[in-house]
Amino acid sequence: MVTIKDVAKRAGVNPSTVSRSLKDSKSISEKTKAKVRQAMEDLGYVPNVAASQLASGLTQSVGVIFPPSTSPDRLTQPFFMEILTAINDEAKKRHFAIAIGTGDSAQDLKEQVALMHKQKLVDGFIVLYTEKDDPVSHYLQENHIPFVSVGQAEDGVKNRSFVDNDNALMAQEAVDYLVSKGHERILFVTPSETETLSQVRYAGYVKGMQAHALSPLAIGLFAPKNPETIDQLGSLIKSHRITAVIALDDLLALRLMQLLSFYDLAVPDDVSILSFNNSLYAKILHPYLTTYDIGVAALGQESLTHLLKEIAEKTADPQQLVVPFALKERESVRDLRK
Amino acid sequence: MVTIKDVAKRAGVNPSTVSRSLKDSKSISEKTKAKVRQAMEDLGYVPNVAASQLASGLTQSVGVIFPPSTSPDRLTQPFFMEILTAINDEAKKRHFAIAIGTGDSAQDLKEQVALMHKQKLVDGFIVLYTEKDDPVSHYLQENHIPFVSVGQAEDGVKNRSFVDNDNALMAQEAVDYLVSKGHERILFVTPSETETLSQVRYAGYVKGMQAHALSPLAIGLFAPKNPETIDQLGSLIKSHRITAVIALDDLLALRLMQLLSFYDLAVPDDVSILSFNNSLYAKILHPYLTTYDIGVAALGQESLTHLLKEIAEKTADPQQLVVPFALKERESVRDLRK
DNA sequence: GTGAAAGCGCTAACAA
DNA sequence: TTGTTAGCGCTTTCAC
Repeated sequence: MVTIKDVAKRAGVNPSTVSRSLKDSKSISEKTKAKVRQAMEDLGYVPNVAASQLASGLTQSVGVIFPPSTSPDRLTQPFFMEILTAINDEAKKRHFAIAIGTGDSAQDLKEQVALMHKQKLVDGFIVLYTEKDDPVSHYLQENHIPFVSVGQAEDGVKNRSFVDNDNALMAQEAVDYLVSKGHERILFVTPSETETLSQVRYAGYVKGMQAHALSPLAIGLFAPKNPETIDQLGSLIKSHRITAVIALDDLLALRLMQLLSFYDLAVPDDVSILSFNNSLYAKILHPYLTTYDIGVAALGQESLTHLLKEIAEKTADPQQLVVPFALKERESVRDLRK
Repeated sequence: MVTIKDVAKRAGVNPSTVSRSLKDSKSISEKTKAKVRQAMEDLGYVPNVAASQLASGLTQSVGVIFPPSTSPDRLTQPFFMEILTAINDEAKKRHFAIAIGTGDSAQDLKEQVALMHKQKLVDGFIVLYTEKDDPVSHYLQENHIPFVSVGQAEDGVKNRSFVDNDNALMAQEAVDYLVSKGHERILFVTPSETETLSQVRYAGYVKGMQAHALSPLAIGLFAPKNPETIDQLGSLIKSHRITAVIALDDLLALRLMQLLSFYDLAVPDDVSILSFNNSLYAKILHPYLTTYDIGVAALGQESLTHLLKEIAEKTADPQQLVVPFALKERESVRDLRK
C-alpha cells in the first residue's frame, strides 16, 4: 500500500506538505503541488479514508434515512431509488460517501441514526420523509446534528431545513391548467387525508378553484384498502359529473383509471386525470399520464448541497429550499374546448 | 467523547483488555469482561469505527453496486429497493455498514468500485446485476476482491459466486401449473430475448412444455418501445388461440393485460397470465397477478452472508447459491377445467 | 489472563 | 511556504 510517506519521499517533501497539497491548501506553492501530484500519479496513491477520518474527526460521509417500512410498499415507490441515485451522484462529485439507514419502525431508525452518529460514521443526515412527531428528526434536532429533510415542512417547525417543491402552488397550477382546458367540475383525490402532503396540495387546489370563482369540492378519499371509499368515490364522480380529477400521485391515478373503467368512464374522454410525480407509473399504461415532474434529481442534489454547507460551516442554517416543478403533458387530460 | 481508555480506567484494566472484551476474545475471563461491559454501559461507550478500521485494516463494510442506469427505468424497479433493505437489515445484524455505488455507465461504476476499494472503504462487494463482459465483475475478479453477484450466472463463468433462483425450474413449474389448470397453448413472452434471464426462463418453459408432450412456441417478444413487436404479439395470440401466457416480469404482465384488452381479450377469462417477481406491480390493478415470489429478502441475505464469509476466510469460495421461490396465486390465471 | 507499547495513515498545531 | 511533531482511538504482537 502506498502511503503519504511514500509520496513525500518521492516528491522530496514532508508528509504534511503532501497532506496539504491533497486538500489544495493555498499555503503551498503551485510548484510544490505539481511535484507532489506527479509523485502521487507515479505511485498510484489513494488516500486512506479511515486514517484521515481519525486524524481530522471528519467522516466525509452522510447518512441517508429511508422512511420506516411499516407499509412495505412505500419504499418500493420509484421516488426513493431515484433520489438515492441523485444524492449519490452529487456526493461522488464532492468526494463524500453515503451510508444508508433503513428500518421497520421509526424507533428502530432512531437507534440506527444514533449509532451511526456515535460511531462517527457520518457527519450529518438526509431524512427522506417527514412525519409528525418523528423520533428521528427529534433526535437529530435535540442533539444538534446537522440534517435536512426531504418533504413538506410541518407547520410550526421552523428551525429545521427542508427541501421540497412548492406543493400548494403546484396544485394551484394544476387547477389553472385544467381550467384552461375547459374543466370546471374538478375533484381532488388522495389515498390518505391525514398526510401533510395531501393537505397542502388540497389547500392549493382550493385556492386554485377559488381563483377561478369555482367552488372547491370536499377532498376525495380513495384508499384501495378501504372498499367503502371506492364506492363513495365512484358515485361522487358520477353524481357530480366530474370532468377532471387531480390525483395525489401517479400510482393513485392508475388505480383511479381502473375504477373509472369499472364505472364505464373512459380516460380522458369522459374524465381527465392529472397527477403528480412523473414516476415510472406514468408511462406504464395508456393513456400515459399527464403529471407534474417534481424534480427528484434537484431535490436530491439540493438536499446534499445544503447539508454539506451546514456541516462545513458547523452552524445550523435552517432553510426551506424549494425545487421547481414542471408539467409533463401526455394523454390523460382532454381539452374540452376542442 | 468516551474512548477505550476511559472505559479501561473505570474498569481498572488496560485498554487492550477492553479491546479484547469488545470482540469477546476467549482469552479474557468472564469476570473481567463483565466488569468491562459494565464500565462501557456506565459511560455510554461507542467504538470509533475509523480508529478500529485504521488499526485493524478491516473496514467492516461492503459495497452494494447497482446496475448502470443506462435505461433510467431499470433502477426504479421495486426489486432494487427491496434487496437494498434486505441487505442492509442483514448487515445491521452483523455490525457491518454498506456503501452504495451507482453510475451512468458500467465504466463509471468500475471506477467507483476501484476507488471504493483503494480508499479502503469496503472489504468486498455485492453486485446487483449480471451482464456479459461487465467491467465491474472483471475488475473485481482480476484484483481478487471478494464479491458476489445477484442474478443468473453466465455460462462458462465458473469461479465466481452468484446468488439466484433456479430460474429454469421456476419457468418449468410455471408450465406445470398452467397445464394443471387445463392450459395447453401457452406462450412465453419477454421484453428482450438477449437477456440471460430471458433465455434461461425460456429454456425452462421449453422443457416444461416438452415434459407434457406439448410443443413449445417460439419466444414471444413484447418490447413496448418497438411497436412492431406489439402487433406481432397481438396477432400471434389471436391466431394461435393462446390461452395462457407466461410473462418475464410483473410490469410486462401489466402491459400485456392492456395489449390484450385492446384485442378485446379479457384476463383471465380469455387469456390467463402468469408472471414472475411478485413485485408491487402485481397488486396495482385487477385482476391481481398470479406470480412467482422470487424471495428477494433471501437473495439479499444470502448474498451478504456469503460475502462476509469470503471476506472473513480471506479465500474465494465460488458458489452458486440458490434461493427458493413460491407461487402467489391471485386472479390472473383461470382454471379451464371448471 | 492481562499489561505494555508500538504502530495503522493521516492531520494540524506550532515552529522555522 | 514548508518541516517537525504529537496525536486521533484502536489493535495486536510480545511479554509476563
